Amino acid sequence: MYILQQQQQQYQTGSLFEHMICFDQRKNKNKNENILYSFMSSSPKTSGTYPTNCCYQQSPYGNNPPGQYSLVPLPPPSHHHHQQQLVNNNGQTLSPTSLSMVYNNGQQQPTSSSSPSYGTPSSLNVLHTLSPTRYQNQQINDKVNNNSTTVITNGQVQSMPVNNVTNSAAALAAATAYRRNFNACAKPPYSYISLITMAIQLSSNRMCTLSEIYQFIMDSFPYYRQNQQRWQNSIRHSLSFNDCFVKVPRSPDRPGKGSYWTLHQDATNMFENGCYLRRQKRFKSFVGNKRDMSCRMPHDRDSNNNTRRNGMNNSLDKSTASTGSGQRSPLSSASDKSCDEQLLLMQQQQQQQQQQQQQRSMYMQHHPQQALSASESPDSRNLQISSSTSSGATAGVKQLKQEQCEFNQMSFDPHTFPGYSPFAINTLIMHPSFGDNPAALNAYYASQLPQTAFVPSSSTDYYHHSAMYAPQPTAL
DNA sequence: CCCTGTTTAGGCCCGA
DNA sequence: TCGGGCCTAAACAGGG
Repeated sequence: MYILQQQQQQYQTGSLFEHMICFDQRKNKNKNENILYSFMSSSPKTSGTYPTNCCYQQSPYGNNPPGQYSLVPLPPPSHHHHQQQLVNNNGQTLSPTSLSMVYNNGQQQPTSSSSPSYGTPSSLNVLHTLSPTRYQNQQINDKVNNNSTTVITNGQVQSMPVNNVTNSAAALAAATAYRRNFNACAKPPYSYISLITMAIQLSSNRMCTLSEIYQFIMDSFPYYRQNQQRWQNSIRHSLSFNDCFVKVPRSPDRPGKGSYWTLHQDATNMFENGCYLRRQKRFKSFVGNKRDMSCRMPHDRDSNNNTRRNGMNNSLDKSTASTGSGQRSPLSSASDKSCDEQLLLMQQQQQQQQQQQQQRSMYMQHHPQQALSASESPDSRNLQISSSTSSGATAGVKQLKQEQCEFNQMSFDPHTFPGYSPFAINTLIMHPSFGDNPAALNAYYASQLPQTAFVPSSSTDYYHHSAMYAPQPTAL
């Protein structure tokens, strides 16, 4: 188990990066090895003191304030796969069983006062010289082999022996580079379907345009600021191909290019307990007990694929083959999805909006004292919102975010809102009653945020938000 | 022309 | 081995 030290840190105005740790025990299960993913999400906040047990990250844009904590995963000792060392800024071991938290040696990274952009952040320049996949694989290999750690120096992949890592400054710099590069470059363990679902579920109206989906993904995952042509093609393919995504035409009062995409009404709970790591099962659209052929090709693509693999050929294959590669099949298309279905979806969305509006009004009626209080920190506001919802209110995440925006006197735009990242949801889950009890947090997530939250999947604990874990005195 | 959307095709990985 | 899920590439069409 990873244990994070509680810190209280003064942050100046600027970008604060939440940190989230994610274990993917799926792909490396056979090796009995955790793969650590570490993500950051931009969450600009006003200045203030934030009591937190999070470990804040170096900004991927290089604009974080000096003196920031960094998170450095060090290779674990060979006798224990899941442990990492906590070291201070001199590379001294502080704990045998925790993530390494090191001060950034007081050195300020190359800074940029400008707001984040998606070009080529200076701190990531070095990464663009090699394949992210290759680098990630190398790091995974390092973890499996337990004998070295990979860093990138001057664009070159280098392995550092474990026994040198504890050797003060050089090791620290290397490990810091490792940490930073790993975070920035690691491919998130989510499928494209997961990413699209996140984007839709966290959007204002539960529907997104294609470009909004792109933007969400790039906002949330630095990895996807590279090779955009590749993954964006895959995103389009996923949208078109999967039944769970439904295209909604633009209304006349919202002209523009491209349709909106939303989730199929029966596909809002594809992921176990809201865990986006894997789907419970591939969603297929049915009407009653029968496959809804108006929504999808009469032949399932993957089964078609498998029949191809198996050397079989059926009439459906022939019918589609006759259209030629890339030709639109005359048998069906996504645009054939019934108008009734689309209308139903739009009606549901309108109802959702109305409900949210009602909830918002009720909230403000019952919490007039929270209308404005300049002395409160944004985080204390989060606490109050969490408290109100955990005590039985059924406010949605979007509503909470919107209220948070209103409280901070920020205009609420789901696509520019700093909490648009799914990880920012965790800022809402700070209620002290959860303490360090992930089960309680799970229960809260399950009851309140079934479709939008990241939920640790039972005992396997796929997700660990640092805020979930209080310091463990016995380990420090 | 670029973006959006559809479809085909092939490959990899994993679990049954 | 097989089926299923997913990723990637690419051809192609249509619209702004």
